Amino acid sequence: MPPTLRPPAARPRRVTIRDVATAASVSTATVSYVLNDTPGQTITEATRRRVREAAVALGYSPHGVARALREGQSRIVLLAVPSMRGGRGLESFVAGMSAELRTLDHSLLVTTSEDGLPREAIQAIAPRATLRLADFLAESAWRGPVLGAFDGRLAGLEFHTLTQLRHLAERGHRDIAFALPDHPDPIADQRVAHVEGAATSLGLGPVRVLRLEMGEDAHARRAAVRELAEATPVTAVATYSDDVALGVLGAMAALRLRAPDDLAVIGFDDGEAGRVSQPALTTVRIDAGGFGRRAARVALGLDPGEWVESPSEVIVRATT
Amino acid sequence: MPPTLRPPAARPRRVTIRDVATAASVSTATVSYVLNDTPGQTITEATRRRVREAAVALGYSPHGVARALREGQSRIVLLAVPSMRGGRGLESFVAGMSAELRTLDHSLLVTTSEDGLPREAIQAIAPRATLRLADFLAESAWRGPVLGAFDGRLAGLEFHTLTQLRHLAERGHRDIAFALPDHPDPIADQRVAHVEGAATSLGLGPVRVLRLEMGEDAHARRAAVRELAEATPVTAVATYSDDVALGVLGAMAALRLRAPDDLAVIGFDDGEAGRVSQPALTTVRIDAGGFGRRAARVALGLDPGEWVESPSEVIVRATT
DNA sequence: CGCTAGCACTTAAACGAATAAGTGACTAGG
DNA sequence: CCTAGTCACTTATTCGTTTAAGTGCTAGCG
Repeated sequence: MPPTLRPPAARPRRVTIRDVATAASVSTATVSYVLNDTPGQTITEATRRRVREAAVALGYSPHGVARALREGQSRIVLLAVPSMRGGRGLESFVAGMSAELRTLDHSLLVTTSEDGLPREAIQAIAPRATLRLADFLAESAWRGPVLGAFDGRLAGLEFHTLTQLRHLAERGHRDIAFALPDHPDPIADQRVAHVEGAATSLGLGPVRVLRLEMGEDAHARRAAVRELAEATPVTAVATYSDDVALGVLGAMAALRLRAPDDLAVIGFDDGEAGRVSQPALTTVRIDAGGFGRRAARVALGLDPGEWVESPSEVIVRATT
Repeated sequence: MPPTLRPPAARPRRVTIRDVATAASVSTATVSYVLNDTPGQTITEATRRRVREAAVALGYSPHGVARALREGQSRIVLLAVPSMRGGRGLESFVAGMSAELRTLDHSLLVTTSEDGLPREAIQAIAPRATLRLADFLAESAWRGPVLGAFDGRLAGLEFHTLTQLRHLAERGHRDIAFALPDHPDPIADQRVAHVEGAATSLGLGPVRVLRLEMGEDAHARRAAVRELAEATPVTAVATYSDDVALGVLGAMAALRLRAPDDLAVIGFDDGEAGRVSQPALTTVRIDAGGFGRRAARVALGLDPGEWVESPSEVIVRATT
């Protein structure tokens, strides 16, 4: 049987603006004006009430598709993420963005797209705006006044990275490494740049960048970590993610090195694994909810609103 | 400044079916018939070519919103997931579903919704179908012939759970525990039921269910794991996720218990953390791509197609 | 008393596609 | 020679909203 689509099911009649108009004995235009609170329209309170009551009585809700056709775009913003494997940071970002959009009568939909814009989805729903996460992480929309270095203005990931390194600096570490996965990553270069910037502004020495093997080859990991711990002055390693941190810690355990004495380790984005493993991982918890809200407003072309305070904090556990 | 939406930007004129019709000197109906290969229409090959050439020359692509209004639903299927924190399983599921839908001229969009259907998104885009992940995991759509127990037909999670426990059974374990997070979870009960079913069909003893504290309280975890290892005949523990497995392993390390000798541990869904931590975690890798494809076809009301073979396998590492 | 202005609405035209129901021209059958 | 049928298209309607442009009525002003 060839995979042909069967014809769409017979349409269950839906409640339209016309039904509301009839019920309230007005025209559809009046209904639209009332329900949308269109400014500059003179409609008596009595009529307004009639319309509103008819609408709820019939259970009317506007047909987003028809509206989108008329308005040229749907009340949706599309977020393109590289993959569905998110952490706490992405989760809170999406939650915040979604909540803020709901407030503004829009909704958030997520799509995966490796690179480029999700053209098919855009064709399909004509979103009000499309945001690529990787782009946005470096976007000036994140900027706002912030305590610390960098002339007071920081992008999101920059800020979290500063949080991460500041903790290390406060513990007295001067020579640090930054470990990131060896597999390709859209924002790896950005992250490295942020780490180097943060290190400079905190007065640390040059950062050793370590691309850690994240496959089954534990030997390679061990060799890399041994080299780091024994042949360099590095005393602490900040990581791209909790997973990478766990890799460093795993190699250290095999080498009988202890955190934080032999090497301090701090993760990023507070996953479950780091919390429950042994030794418990120090990490930075990112509350991207505020950023998500900002992202929502920026996507709709609104004023981003107030800057959110302390969007990231260090969760101190056993490895620093 | 009150947060009012600014008026939609002046619409950049888009290429419509009318433009194509004009360019090809035919009516819009003809264009539609040609581009959609509508059956039962007699249109000469010459005309068809003219239309198609005009369409590509103008860069025409149909306006999904207009089409959705006319057809009553958009060519989109909506997947509602409880959170953006997915693992390999979700990632491959989404990838497979998305790919299959693309084949069928639809696209996949993801939304988060704690419980219930994502009503706002549905209103907004009138999706062809909406799938709640949690529902779908238990759905009969997953069913197909499969080697092993359960009269040859298994749902997806059932299948993966069987893979997980079979490995333990093959290693000679009879008394096992199943550890799951203590925080609420939409599919926890299902998982437990599947584990019990699998244990029965494999001839194992009754399964001890352990809800593991997944917060900062390492003592509680340790106490629970000590009890399990010392006061029960349990020799192996299967877990809800790699994260839970790492928690068990962490507690074991603190108690100086060794895997697999004191207690064997097998995770679920092969995350990065389990692969790189020490000892390296045995786990089950789920390739949900095939399930995603099936889901796509089921969502569109098509025949699910052939059953996919071996959608999950055990990655044997150091803990079993 | 004629005219304008405001009020409280209504009419009608989009938005872009899909498709049922035509419409001439030509062919074939009786 | 008349009619029915096919061919190759076209015309016109529909989906459900939003919104510019009316419309009839009353009040107020000069």
